[in-house]
Amino acid sequence: MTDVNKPQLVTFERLKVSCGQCNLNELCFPHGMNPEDMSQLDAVVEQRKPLQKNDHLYREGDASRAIYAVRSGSVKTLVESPNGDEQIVGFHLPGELVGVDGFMDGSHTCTAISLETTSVCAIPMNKLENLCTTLPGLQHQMRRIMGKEVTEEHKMLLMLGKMSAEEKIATFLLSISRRMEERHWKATEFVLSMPRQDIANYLGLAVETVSRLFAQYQEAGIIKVDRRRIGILDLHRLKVIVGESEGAKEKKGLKG
Amino acid sequence: MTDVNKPQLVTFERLKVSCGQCNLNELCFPHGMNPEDMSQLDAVVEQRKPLQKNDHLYREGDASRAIYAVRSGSVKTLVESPNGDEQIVGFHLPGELVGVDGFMDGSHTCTAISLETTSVCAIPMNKLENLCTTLPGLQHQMRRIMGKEVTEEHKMLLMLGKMSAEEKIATFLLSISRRMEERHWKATEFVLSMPRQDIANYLGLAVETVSRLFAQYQEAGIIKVDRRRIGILDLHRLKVIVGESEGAKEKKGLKG
DNA sequence: CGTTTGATTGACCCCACTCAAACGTGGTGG
DNA sequence: CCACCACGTTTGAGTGGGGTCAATCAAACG
Repeated sequence: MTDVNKPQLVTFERLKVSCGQCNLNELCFPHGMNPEDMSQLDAVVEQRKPLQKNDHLYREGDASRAIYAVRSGSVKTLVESPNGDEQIVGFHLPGELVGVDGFMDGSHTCTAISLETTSVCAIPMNKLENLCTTLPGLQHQMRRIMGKEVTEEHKMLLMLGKMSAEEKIATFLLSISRRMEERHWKATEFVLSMPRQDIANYLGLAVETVSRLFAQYQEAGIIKVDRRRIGILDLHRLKVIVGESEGAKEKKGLKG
Repeated sequence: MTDVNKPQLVTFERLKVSCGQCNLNELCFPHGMNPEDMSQLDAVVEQRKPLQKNDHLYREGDASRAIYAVRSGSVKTLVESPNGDEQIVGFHLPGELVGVDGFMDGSHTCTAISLETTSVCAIPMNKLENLCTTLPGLQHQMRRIMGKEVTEEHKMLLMLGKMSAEEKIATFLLSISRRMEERHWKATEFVLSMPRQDIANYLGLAVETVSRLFAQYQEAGIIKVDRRRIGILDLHRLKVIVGESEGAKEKKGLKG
């Protein structure tokens, strides 16, 4: 997830890669669109100069000028509370979209920050709107994407509202693992691009709790942890913990 | 919120009310649309026979045939976890939309249940899609609505992830109060349509905690509680608790 | 190398959950 | 009309999961 970024040393005048050739297109925006429509989409997609670690893609309150597809690297999105602290609402891997917040009134309602060197494609809002009126396929695609966003946030509400710390960590690891697999990367061995602090924030836990649970899971032989490098040794046990795997309906801790 | 429902004793053959005449239209779907577009929307909106308390509007997994606007009454939406328990993800008042989950793959990803006798307008998905291709205004409206959905869920993530029980309850009361005001109902005196159990579930708390905090806030003279009837006596104090009101940036409990 | 930042580990404690019991309130039927 | 039951709500007592505080450790960096 992190060392996948080849250093971007080329000049950015014409590094344009068409969506049709992009190896992420099966995950990304144009997924399922026909070739003619896709070429029209190509025409409006803008390549951006890469973001450095901790750069802001946009801030809460910024005018919503485009939606973005992560090409390489990763991005976190977060919202701020009136009294100052912040909640990370998502981590975004290559092929995933950022910026659908801001559809409401034209300004972003959350902040997007790169976790590492990251490059994105930008689809300008005005051009996207025009294109949607002429391409019903794209319009449908938009709905699909936003529906997915809503559905995923529902899952996250469930996690924050109802899960124990153990379940949260297991859910998080499974989520990353699945998304690694979608990208045809190793599902059981990956490098987290975010610090423990961000994982904790995202899951509604204290850093220390994340650290302790990683240690416990390692102790139990479920995962192997080396700093940010994670190896999943027993996917099944993780699934049992979150309740996905039948065979142990009763709630069980680590010493199962 | 509950006793606003006049008993629906008419027959439902032709109780059709056009969106233009609906007193909720400033809150609902057609908000901001021009009259011609609205009449076209009118043509596809279906009135439904009212739901009784605890009726399902739709269930997780159901084909997504329409999106719904609450006309009177109220609806809760919830998602289920693999291990059985459920998380309420939203309460929906008159003028609010339900059913945008299910845009992803055509089937609903959460369940919608009426909290009381409730009537809804249904906009069939297929007709909505057609209409969107011909009315750019409607299309824009759709985006606005989904953007709002995303933004509101972000706020809820913040609540579940970062707030104390006190803050959650205060946030909940303020949210209801604001929405009452939007509807030109009394913002400081209302009847909750949901049981304590549902409030607790929604906020990620135990019923007992909700009960105790209501009692504490009453004790402190912030609210008046009579079963489900709530009176807000000190809106300002509530805002201070959630950190909205400047003047007391330092965190403070009830005995401020 | 010293410094800084992130991660880990231990000790302690508190907020909110659990368990349990009592209390209306509304509905039902005798 | 009252007795009864069922359900939602309240209240109290006790506990534990996860937070806080603080110290240590490891890697990265200038």
